[in-house]
Amino acid sequence: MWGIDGEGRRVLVIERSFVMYFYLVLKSQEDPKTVLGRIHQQASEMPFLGQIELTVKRFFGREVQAIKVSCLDPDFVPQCAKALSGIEGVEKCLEDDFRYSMRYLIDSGVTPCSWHRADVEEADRDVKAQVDDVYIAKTVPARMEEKGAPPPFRTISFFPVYHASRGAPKPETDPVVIISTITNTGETRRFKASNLDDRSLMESFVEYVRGFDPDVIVGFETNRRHLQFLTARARKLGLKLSIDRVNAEPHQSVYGHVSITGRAGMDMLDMADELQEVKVKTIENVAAFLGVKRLDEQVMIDETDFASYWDDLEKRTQLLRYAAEKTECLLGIFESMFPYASQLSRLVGLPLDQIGRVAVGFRIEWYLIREAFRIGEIVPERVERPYIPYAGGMVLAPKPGVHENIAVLDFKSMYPNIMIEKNVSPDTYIPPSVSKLPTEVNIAPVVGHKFLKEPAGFYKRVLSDLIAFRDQIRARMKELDQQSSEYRLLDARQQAVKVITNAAYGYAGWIGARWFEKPVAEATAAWGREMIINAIQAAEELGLNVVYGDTDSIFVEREPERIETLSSMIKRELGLEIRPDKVYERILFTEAKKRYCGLLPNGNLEIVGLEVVRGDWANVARTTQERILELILKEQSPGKALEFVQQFIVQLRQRKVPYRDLIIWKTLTKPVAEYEVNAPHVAAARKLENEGWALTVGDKVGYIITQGSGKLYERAKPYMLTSYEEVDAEYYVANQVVPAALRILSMFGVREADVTASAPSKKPGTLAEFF
DNA sequence: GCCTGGTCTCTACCC
DNA sequence: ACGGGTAGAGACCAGGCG
Repeated sequence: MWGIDGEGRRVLVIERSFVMYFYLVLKSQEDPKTVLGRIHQQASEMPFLGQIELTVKRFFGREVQAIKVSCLDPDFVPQCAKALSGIEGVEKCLEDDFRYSMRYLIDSGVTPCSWHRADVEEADRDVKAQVDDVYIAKTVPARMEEKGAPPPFRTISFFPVYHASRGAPKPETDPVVIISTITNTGETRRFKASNLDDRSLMESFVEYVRGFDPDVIVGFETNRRHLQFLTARARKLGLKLSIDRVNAEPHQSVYGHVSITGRAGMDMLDMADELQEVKVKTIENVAAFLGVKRLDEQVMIDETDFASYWDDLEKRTQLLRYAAEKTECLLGIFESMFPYASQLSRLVGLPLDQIGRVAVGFRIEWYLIREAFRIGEIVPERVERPYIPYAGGMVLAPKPGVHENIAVLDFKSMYPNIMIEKNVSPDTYIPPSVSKLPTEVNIAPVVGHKFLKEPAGFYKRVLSDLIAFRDQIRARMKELDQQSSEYRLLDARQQAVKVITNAAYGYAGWIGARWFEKPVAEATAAWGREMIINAIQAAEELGLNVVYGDTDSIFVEREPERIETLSSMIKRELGLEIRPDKVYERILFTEAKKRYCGLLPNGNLEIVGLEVVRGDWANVARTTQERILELILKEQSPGKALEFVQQFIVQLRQRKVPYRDLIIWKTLTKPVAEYEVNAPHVAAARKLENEGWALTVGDKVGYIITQGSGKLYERAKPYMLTSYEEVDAEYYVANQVVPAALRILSMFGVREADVTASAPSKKPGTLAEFF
């Protein structure tokens, strides 16, 4: 275990006593002692086996007889498990697929990003590691709950620039010409190649990192790209990228993250996955969103131009400055996201350098695995299942038009609370074949699934604990100064708890989940639909007009007294809390579900689902629609909105809008070769591949529609391979700006011809006039 | 061969 | 590689028509 002690010394603590194990669950009708005898017999011929003992555990809530088999060499667990699982009387083999390090963390209770106390002794001198002290643990490290603040880390962020004359840089042929770094102690460095010779750059970069001895190495796209590239490039030069604490190289590890032994490699691109609002994940966009730094468009350089900037000595300075800006942004992004990342790591129990990379489903699963261990439940195996869809939440058709003074009532944590209230869990599920008294079970509406009322199921226990934990954190926060570091830490902690709580329902319906039981998710959703239907009915009986609703919310006229009555009725009769979440002074619905725009009391617009918030529309369409919504909802003037669009279209046709506002971004959701139809972004991706760029799933393709004939996809070109002269302005008028504008303006009787005409015949007036 | 309407593919959103 | 519900654009294709 790599850590920092109370005096700020970097330490390596070695645990030598922990022994790996797995379980053999016995068939219920077998005599456990007989099976144990058979296992002993078989085991005597096998190496590496340690203790073999009979034990009582729980599996899906039922008591089971199990044999715990210890295995002295962790690498032989799969082999031992396979050999013993075929023995007569053994039902199945479980928990044989854990990594040694995770098994240790779970069993010991050692948690990443937390303080622990351990009794230690000095280790032998033969351990080569770049730390102040190496110890052997004499006791299992015990978590210290009371000590919260993290130790002062040394952090470095870096950004590399490669030189490729064509397409994606390749370590075999293309040098790294710049590595820019900055540390949290304020040191900046720019390692430069000598023209195209990067040997001394590589050497001095490695030397510098080792000298600074960071605890955290921050980068962007490091897991998927830069660490592999730099490692391979160093090798090509006959060097070693030994930036870790054991004089080895960064290496590929679990969940596709790259491990730097003894340090935490943090890829801020992985962390940025959490930021749904950032549509195109670049360092600049993430930094701007987090309020870290706003880079001027003028200083930004596309990667396609890196080589030419390097080759031109005058432009090289700009490139160097730009690389330095990137590392500054990165350090700021890290500082902004670290509290959340570390609290998530601590809550889930996965190491800090893995937490950003690991999929949401697995985060929850590791949390559940820790909880299962705590209560003596054996963890189910991963099984492949067919995908069978089921019905989810209910969405109401909105009442189109503009409404004034609308309150949004939300069910508080609807799905988690249903799962608690109805004890919905894989271990409380009663299949149709099993008969129970109606008083013993909760029966889900419509779908009819049954769940035992008692005892409390696994999900109920876990979710109740999480909700109680969050309430407790928030109670402590109330006593603190909002600027204090403790407050910020607790805020990040409650955020992590919330995320895990809210994702439990999705996890329960995921066929890849170890604790999957389709009726669990299906019943939860069915109860959810019942709740909202009842809420709507109750609201209407109270004379509250319901204008919209989605899954766990209803939008009603704001009448505080009746809302108060409604909320206490729902609390009493449904057992769930519904509360006024927010108020819109004015809100606009079209006929579409999941798309609306509301004006908040603070004067801000909240835009939901519309083109403005979608990443796959050109900025010209998004910003135009946003302005229209402002003019309509704030100034209540569809007339001004129409005038604005007309003028904007004139500008667009005269090519007076920035080129970047014409780029359409779309994500590749599969390998380019696997697409069945010729979508524009796929055609643009093919062009990039022809230019030597390697594209993978998840990459964003930015394209421009150019003039010419034929299908649209034949006119889509990557934006960096296109010039403004080629742009088909009419496409952007007809297929971007006009549809986005009319989505709103058609509600006020505006038609396409009104928008595109430069001299309009008639204008709509005010909202009041219109209605 | 051209036009039309319906269906399918694809993406990104909401909660 | 967490769930289902939904909107919307554009490709694709069969069928009608001249």
